[in-house]
Amino acid sequence: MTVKAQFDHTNCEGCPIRHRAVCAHCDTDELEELEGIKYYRSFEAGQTIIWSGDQMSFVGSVVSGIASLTQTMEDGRTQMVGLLLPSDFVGRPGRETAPYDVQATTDVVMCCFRKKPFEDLMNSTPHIAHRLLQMTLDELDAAREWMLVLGRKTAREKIASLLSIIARRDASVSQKAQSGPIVFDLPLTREAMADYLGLTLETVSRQISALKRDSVILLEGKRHVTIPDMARLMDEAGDDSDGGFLV
Amino acid sequence: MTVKAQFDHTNCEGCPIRHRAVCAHCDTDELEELEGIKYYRSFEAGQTIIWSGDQMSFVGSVVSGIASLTQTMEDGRTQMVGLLLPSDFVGRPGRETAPYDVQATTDVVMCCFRKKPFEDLMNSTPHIAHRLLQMTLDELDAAREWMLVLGRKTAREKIASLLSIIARRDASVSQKAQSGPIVFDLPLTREAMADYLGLTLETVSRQISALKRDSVILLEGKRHVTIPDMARLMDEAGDDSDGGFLV
DNA sequence: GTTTCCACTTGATCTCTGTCAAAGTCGCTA
DNA sequence: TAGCGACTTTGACAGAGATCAAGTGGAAAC
Repeated sequence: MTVKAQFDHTNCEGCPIRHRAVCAHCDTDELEELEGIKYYRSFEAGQTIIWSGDQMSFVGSVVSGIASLTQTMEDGRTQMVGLLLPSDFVGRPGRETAPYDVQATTDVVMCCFRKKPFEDLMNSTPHIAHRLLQMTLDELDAAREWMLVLGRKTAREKIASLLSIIARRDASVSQKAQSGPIVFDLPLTREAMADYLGLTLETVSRQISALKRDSVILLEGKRHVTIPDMARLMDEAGDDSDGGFLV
Repeated sequence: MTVKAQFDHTNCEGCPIRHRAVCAHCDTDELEELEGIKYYRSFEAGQTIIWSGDQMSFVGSVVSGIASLTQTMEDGRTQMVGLLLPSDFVGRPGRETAPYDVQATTDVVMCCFRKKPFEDLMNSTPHIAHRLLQMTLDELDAAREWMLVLGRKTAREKIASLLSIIARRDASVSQKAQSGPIVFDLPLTREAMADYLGLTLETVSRQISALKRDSVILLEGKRHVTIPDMARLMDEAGDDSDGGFLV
């Protein structure tokens, strides 16, 4: 099996289940079918992976790095509408054109599938369709959770919400216990955070400074964050439940 | 066929394709299987159809009226995260509990399916799963479109965006031509509009008055709206594309 | 007919966040 | 080591929208 040789299983350490379901080298059942329709692509930070309105020629998963979905108005106001972390899926089976820009926020490696063969595979393999439905429902929940953040939360609550999402996501990927301080590096610039939160970068900076002053977070440099008390942060975020929303 | 007799096709005039795909009396292929798992329920305006966190015992479509998906914070701030118009689907196959409240905004009639049998049907009928995936992708697009509204638009643009969505939705349901003035009744109170837009009801009222003063809309009474020039309204909404987003 | 109630409007004021501007930090290159 | 440039912080001020508070209008109830 050339595919197996080319994309060895070791490429995919820690590959989570969301990825596994649609990724050739993690789902050995599908290796035969996927031969030749799968390939890797790399993108540099800042590069646009897909332009809004473009024909989409592939679907795929983020293997490493962070990509974002953004919408831009004529006058330049932009809103990030989704954050794609490793294992997240990109693409709309059944759709011709992309509804928003996909941008590489950091350097990104994607595991791509040519769209048409992937769709054929999906049509003939019910469990892929089901998996995709579950993933889409997860994304829909995350989008709606985020609507509450955008529509009703204060700047401070917005920042706390974003930090707790990143922290939780980070913690779950690295399988750490949830107790004790959480440490991570912010993968986003202040501007990217602002675009995600519907704020300006100045407000983001001010609120991060305020959270630091109030010891809700500790900062080393500009990006290295320690959260001494996750419950405190969640409280600042105004989350009623401890509920796991997923981005 | 008792189902056919009970829920005659005439119940479903104008039943759009999104409903048809999952509704017994519109999709004759499935009549046999759906016998006994389908039923109608009525809700009064203001009633909560499903509480966030509840076990979901059914899925279904809105037949008439308007329902909304809302999230509420501990202190009472609420954000509407989805508007369900006739033909829209409610429910998450594969999920146990509801992620947000579903409320009847007006009197609502729903066409419900018991959840477990519906899931079985979905698992054995690929085209239902595919249809559901398409519908979920549509909702996801709409949610993300709305994130731009919530995060980056001014109060005036928000109102214009909401009016143009309702107008377009109304126009497409009633199959009217898109040219010429569009007339409809607002199905939402000012407060519901505020909850959808992330504003206060006072701001909603002020902006509606302003749009009226500027002749972007005409108002008869408090709810009856005429839009003399749809392009003008879309311009006020700040929409770059004339793109059809779907709620 | 008039009372009551509810949805809505309008006004005055306040405050949070945006805007504009300047200065600080850090890493990289020459 | 200095200097450049990208990113970030901080300050002063302004403005959009929130808050608080009356007041209006129309339909249902008495």
